[in-house]
Amino acid sequence: MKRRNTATKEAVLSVLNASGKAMSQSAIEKKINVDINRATIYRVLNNYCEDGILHRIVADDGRQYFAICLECDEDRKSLHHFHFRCEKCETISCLPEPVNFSLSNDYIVEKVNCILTGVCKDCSTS
Amino acid sequence: MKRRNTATKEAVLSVLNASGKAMSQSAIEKKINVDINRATIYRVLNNYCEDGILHRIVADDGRQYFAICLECDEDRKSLHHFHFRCEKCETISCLPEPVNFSLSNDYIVEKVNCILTGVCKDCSTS
DNA sequence: TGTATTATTGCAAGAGTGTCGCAATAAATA
DNA sequence: TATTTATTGCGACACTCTTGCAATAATACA
Repeated sequence: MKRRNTATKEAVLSVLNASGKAMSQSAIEKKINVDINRATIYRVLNNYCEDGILHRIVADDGRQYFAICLECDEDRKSLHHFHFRCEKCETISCLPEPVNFSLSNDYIVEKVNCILTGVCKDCSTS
Repeated sequence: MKRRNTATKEAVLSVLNASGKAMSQSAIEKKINVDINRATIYRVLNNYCEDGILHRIVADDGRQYFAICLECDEDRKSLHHFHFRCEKCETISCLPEPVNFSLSNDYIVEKVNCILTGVCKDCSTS
């Protein structure tokens, strides 16, 4: 399925770009200046994930967060990395720290989701 | 609020005991032989968490899993380890694999949540 | 430029998880 | 046995996320 450029998609991506962090659908909807349907935002986000442009993070509040992961675009080889959820500023950011593990071959690993929670450097130093 | 012993509570706890893993409400409901209301199971699980008998884990499917976490009560408390969520048997188990990361001192890490998802060795080998 | 193709969108509805209020039930205690 | 009140089932709700369908619009091509 070929993708088409639309104002909606650009708006979603620019909001995420501006924030530099992972955002939920509702957070994106609030930040966006245009009126976009909820379902559409989810579809756009899911498509971006499929295309490898966004990452999906499920936080310990059970909700999905989406982020442009610059660190990963450089390598392009889907290197798993840690995420940091700051309880003070309520954001999730990508860490350069890679996730390493070795597991018995009996396990089939399909997804990796590593989240550190606490206070981020911006909040702890101020 | 004083707790009372009921068949429902015992059934929930015995299912969790038998599995030795973290289970969701729906998984518990399926495994239980008696017919118990959904809301009741949630209330029982939440009470157990309050009383410090169960742990609550939010997995990367956004759902809550509950477990009697014996390892955590002992000396393994400080040691962070990976969890594995099996999409086939709907359980989460603790892996011996430790979680390693080094982060700038500016970050204050309070919680570590690392979940690998896929098919566990019990399900993949059978 | 005009037309055809089909990706995208909005809307409504649905599925799944988790919670809550209320009345009925039943465990613990006196 | 009678009383107290924790527990339960039921229904309804809130929330997140998805899906089917028809309308719209971005792209390709004549």
